[in-house]
Amino acid sequence: MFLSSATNTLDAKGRVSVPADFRAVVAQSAFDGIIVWPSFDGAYLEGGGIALLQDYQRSLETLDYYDEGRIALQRAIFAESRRLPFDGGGRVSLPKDLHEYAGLNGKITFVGLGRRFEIWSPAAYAERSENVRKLARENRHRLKPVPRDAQGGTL
Amino acid sequence: MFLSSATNTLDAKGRVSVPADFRAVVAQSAFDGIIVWPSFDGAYLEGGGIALLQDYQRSLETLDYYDEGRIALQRAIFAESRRLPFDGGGRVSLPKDLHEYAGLNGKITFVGLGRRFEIWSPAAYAERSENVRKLARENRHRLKPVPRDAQGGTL
DNA sequence: TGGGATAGCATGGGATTTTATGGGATACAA
DNA sequence: TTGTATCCCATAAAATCCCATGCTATCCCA
Repeated sequence: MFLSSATNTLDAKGRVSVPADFRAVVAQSAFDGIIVWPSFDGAYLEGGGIALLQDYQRSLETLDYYDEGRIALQRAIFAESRRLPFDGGGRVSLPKDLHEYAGLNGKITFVGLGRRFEIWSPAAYAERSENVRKLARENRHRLKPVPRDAQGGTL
Repeated sequence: MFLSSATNTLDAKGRVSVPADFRAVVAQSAFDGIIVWPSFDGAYLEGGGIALLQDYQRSLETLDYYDEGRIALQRAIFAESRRLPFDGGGRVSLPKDLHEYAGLNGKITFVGLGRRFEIWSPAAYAERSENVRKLARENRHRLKPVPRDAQGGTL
């Protein structure tokens, strides 16, 4: 489970350390690294382990082959995603077009959100999450107990 | 189940013993430690075992992906939480920003609340709990019998 | 029931390991 | 060759491990 946030530095070679906790999440999975793609919801990146993409795949396979949504999501996620392997020090090289998409320079923030994570420029994330606690307080009643055997959605 | 309260000392390295009773609650779960995050309801911390976060995740997955409340709660809980593993003596290191958020120094109070717990500065907790009994008395009718086979709540 | 033995707990501090990060060397591609 | 990507090693700071200690609670047996 991806938890907590951390801000690391993007070096001159375009490398950045993935937080050790995040690395632990994807350890012993089929691919020793992370998968990252540009969010279709804003100027930031989304990512996860290979298992997340496999879950997405399973979810999309419940839709018709030519379902418009299926195709759109496949294009936005599968086609745009990059496989970023860890180097010996637990870093990944973030391709230049992804830097640019998310407006990253110097520092980048990893944000753990459970089954996936996001990558933000620290300033943009600070702005976006300015009122989180207030909003969370207002929405706390939405966090309802769920029966143990109910299946949660994948996406 | 997290029960009772205990006050332990925060040492120079930022470590604090988690009450043995609390450790027993999370023993034999996937992660040997606790998860802690700043409460969105006041200057204290909330925490629980990994199972609690998994319950929260299941609950959030019943909401729409772009639901404002879902996003706020995800950011306020998942992105803000820290995974704190036990050391050999059953202690955790509490990150500095969490100390500061909860105004902790020297002594800290663990408060068991069933499925989760809270972490308070002893003084703040004493103040907060001044009229717990009164509030509880006013809410006594909320404590209703539940059939044995009904699924337990998340909170 | 008393009281000594034992085990578990909270705590301190030194030693060791991990982490994040920089930079050179090496392989690969255009 | 020249640029690009990957691998490897070095390092300082931080986190973690490990052992020791006093205290408390529990156990056990006379």
